[in-house]
Amino acid sequence: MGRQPCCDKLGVKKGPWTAEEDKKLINFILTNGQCCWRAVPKLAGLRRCGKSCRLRWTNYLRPDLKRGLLTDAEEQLVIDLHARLGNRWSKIAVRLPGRTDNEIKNHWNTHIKRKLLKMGIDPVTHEPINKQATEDDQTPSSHALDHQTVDNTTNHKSQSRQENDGSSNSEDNFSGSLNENCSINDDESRLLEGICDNDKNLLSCLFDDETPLVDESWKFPSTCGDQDYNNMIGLPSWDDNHQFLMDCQDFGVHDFGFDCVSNIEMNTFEMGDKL
DNA sequence: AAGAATCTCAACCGCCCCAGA
DNA sequence: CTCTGGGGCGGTTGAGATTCT
Repeated sequence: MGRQPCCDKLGVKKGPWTAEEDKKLINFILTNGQCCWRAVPKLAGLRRCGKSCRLRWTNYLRPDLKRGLLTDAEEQLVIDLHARLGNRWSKIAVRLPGRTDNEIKNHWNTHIKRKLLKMGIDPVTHEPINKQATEDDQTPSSHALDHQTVDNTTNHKSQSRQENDGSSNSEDNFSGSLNENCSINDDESRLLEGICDNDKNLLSCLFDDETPLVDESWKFPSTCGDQDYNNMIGLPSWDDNHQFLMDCQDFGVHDFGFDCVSNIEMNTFEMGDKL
């Protein structure tokens, strides 16, 4: 039952990407932009699944990615967003320029979760663990009731999975939960204070699905000054990104002879003007 | 120094959504 | 309206790195 695999499994390589494969993928994307991912492996000469290519690109090779651990500010934002959105990592990632959903998810699972537990906060409900236990005894379904009343407009699958991930707190109880979160305890409160202060802006920003995604900034065939836009939102300009690729700080330019980039750069970085 | 335990994070898997035929 | 395929998402895994004993 179910659908066919996303690609022909035969002859499809799995596992860590090699520098050579990275190079091929980068070359292809820089030259052609993002097109049908399913076709990318063939066109790029990769023995990989299209999905794998997309993942590799979005999570690792994208030039606008920030590297390194999340800053304290970013971490706080993640906590706050998670309190509102639950495990909707992609939505959360949209609000953190240069960070991927995968990265945030990993950071959550490895760092933040533990931190919150240490602070006595349930990482799922963002409630103090003691308080939660008491409430559960008294009114087991009080949370569910709170959230049933509000937003039924979003049909995101994570909502249907709420019983699984326990993220009953989503945008539903936005304004309400915020203050509650702010009063979780002194530390948490202080940390979230800044965010709380900007609640209204954040609210409108967070759940306005029409809000342009930050990711838009790195789409290659940019028709406008992406440099200006990136500057505006605090991302490196495309020139910087280009430099990033040239530097290849993370995927060993020298390993795979990135001279080729100089060939494609003229094509690629003029694409913005043409397209 | 070496083996065990733990941590980190890139990558995969399977499911769902949605656009287009 | 139904079906199909592509893209995207969240959960999970496992190899390598790091820390501990």
